[in-house]
Amino acid sequence: MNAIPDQRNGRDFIQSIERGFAVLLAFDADLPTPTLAELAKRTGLSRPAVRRILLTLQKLGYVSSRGPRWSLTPRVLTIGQHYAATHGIVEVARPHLMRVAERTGESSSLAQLDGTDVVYVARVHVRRVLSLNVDVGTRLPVHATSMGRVLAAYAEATTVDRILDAGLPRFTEWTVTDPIEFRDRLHDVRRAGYAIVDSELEDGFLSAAVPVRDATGDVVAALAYSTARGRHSIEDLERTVVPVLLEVAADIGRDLAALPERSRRLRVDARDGFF
Amino acid sequence: MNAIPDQRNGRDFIQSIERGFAVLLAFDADLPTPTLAELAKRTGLSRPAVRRILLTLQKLGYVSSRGPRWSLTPRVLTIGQHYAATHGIVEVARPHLMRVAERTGESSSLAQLDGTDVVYVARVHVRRVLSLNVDVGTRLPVHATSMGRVLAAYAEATTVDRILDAGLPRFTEWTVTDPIEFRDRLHDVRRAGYAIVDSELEDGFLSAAVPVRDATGDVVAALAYSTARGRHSIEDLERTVVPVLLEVAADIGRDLAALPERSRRLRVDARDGFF
DNA sequence: TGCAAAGGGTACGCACAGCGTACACGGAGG
DNA sequence: CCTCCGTGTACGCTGTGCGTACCCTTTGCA
Repeated sequence: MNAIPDQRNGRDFIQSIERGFAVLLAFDADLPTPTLAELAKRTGLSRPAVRRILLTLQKLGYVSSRGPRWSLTPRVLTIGQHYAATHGIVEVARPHLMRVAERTGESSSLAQLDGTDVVYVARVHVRRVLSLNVDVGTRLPVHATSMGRVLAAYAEATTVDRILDAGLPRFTEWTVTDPIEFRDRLHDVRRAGYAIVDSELEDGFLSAAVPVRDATGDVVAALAYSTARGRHSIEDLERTVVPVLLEVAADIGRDLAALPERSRRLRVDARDGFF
Repeated sequence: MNAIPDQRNGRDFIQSIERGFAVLLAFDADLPTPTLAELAKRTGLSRPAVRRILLTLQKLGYVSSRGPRWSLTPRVLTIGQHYAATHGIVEVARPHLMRVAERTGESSSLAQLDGTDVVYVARVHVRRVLSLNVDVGTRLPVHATSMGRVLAAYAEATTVDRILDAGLPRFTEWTVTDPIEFRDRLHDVRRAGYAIVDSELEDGFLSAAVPVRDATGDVVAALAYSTARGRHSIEDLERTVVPVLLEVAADIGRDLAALPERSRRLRVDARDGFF
């Protein structure tokens, strides 16, 4: 039995890597094109340290400087590509998401759990949903979204505990913020096999989600459909949308099972022997 | 036989950051869920070094382990969000891209130059374009794409030189691989104000692109429309699509100029980072 | 049954990578 | 004139991060 890799030895943690990401992620809507000094203040690092890190990131192609101001390059977008490339479900799901969008005329998305957040891993957007600017990589709270409810409903108990520990902030007057009620909702999801959440994240934002299962039956993602309350009612969703989602989720699961099992066998490197 | 001579001898370069990214990016289609030893071999680092890096990345939330195999977490997708958050054009362009998609029924995209590649920074996909799996973050070669031609046409001379130095690989029998001819094409683009590229990257892949200019007139991105040759002819594009693109590109430029430093307050504040 | 191969962890001591302090410079604004 | 903002860099020291070496477990095959 593998022990949990814990033991904050400090010896198995590379400070420079943490600092590198700290600087990279310090570029923010609040600080789109910061100066070196601003980054130092923001990250709490010394100016020479930030400078070394910036020059490193620049050499690696992730940031560039124009005058005294620094900015991210499009290369940071490339990092995410490695996720899609290593998680077959993203590519498998895309055509199915388009099918949902075509059949329903609204946006559909695929999301997974990361820590205590929901992260969109694939999305087909038909039109902008209210003020929410949702795209691949967007993090949303678990408790106020249909995808989050689905993912939490089938997650391990410790995961749900962690989510509750993180707190259930209120976004609208309908947000479920009570842990007991939240667990009740998860129970509802498990019984019904889908989740519908209405205006708990933003007023008028209405969405439905169902689990996507892999070959072993494990829930590996949530498939969702989102719209505005003015365009559809909850009853609409239950009657017409949820069946489509369930069908498509099953299709995705089937395609997922049919994946070539990562067939590409690794070539043995002749690096040690003669050739 | 130590293969890689360390060319980064500058005192202002942090080796650990480079190594961190090396390990993170070693996860790809050929190695979706590698073992520690596989990563060590792939990156050329020692096993203890890779282990330290993996444990660090795990603590930061970018990788996770199941048994002896490691994989990326959805959190790597979050990194790209910082690009959109710091580059107003991405958010500004999205509704316009949707307009193009709605008016034309095909996919439209926004891309920028990164080194010698074109990187998609925003995209609205209506349907899958041939075998190309294009999404935000995808890198494509400059010389064989309409967006690349547009961006190169208005780029600095040194940038074009760098692109030519990198070589013009052939993808189809129609790919422009001759530097002289490539420069001619750039000249054509500057004269016409748009680029149309037919089947130079993949047979049957047809696209048109126009420049997007900011308030000062600088070309900051390329706006493109892509389709299959079976569905549209080049004449179709010139007659009906290019005018739409030019109009929309102007709209984007106008919105961009009207972007008052920072006015967008429409982000759900999803907390990330644990400490 | 045993051995090799492939997976993994950990101890340990040394080198130098990376650290921050301190100082210098240039420009803008008072 | 000074101050505040921005930058770069010299430099000595700390201790981070390095790799070697060794050990364990599991698996597969002879």
